[in-house]
Amino acid sequence: MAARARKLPRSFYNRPTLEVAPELLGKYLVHATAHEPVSGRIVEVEAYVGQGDPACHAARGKTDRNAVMFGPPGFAYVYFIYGMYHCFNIVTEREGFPAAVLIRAAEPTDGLSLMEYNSPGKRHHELLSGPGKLCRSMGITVAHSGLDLTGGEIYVEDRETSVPTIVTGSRIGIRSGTDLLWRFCDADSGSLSRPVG
DNA sequence: AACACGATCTACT
DNA sequence: GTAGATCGTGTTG
Repeated sequence: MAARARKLPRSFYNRPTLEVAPELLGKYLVHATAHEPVSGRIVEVEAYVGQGDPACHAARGKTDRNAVMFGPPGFAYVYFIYGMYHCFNIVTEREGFPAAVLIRAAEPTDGLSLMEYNSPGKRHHELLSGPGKLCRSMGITVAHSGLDLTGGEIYVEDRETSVPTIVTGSRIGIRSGTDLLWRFCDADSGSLSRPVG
């Protein structure tokens, strides 16, 4: 990785989720796997903010599944969905306030061969263009839930590239809270999970 | 113990 | 555009 790359510290995540989410666009999600590092430039995220947000997994209180969202910021919240997919989130805000940013899409940067192995037949721009595909290609599972993202296995890097043009929209795949424009996308990316509506 | 459903994706019409 | 895959979790009985 480049010398100017900087791993995001816990203080980055210990802020309001609606500030953290758009700032994650253009940063690089890295998974240092046992084989080779895989990474992608984040181009689409969604914010899930506390018990007042009806679409947040923590809206109805703490359970075994969502407990990590109630913990300190800068940890991974990964859940299993639809019987076959995983979704990767980063916990934000102070301990006790349940919030997270769902990483929905990224552009592949490092470890292309491993990601192609994990997702056979996918075009490059489709390897990470959705939360389920992103986890599958990058090798992220519920085994990583609770992982400290200031450590060396999974983390986010600022490589000081140009700041993306950001567009917002309604969050995908939810039934309530659709009035909130808490989906943030890089307007110029060809790797979004869906066009911005 | 049984059930309904989900922050998705693919294949097929 | 829409149906089907597939199973852990939370809720209900």
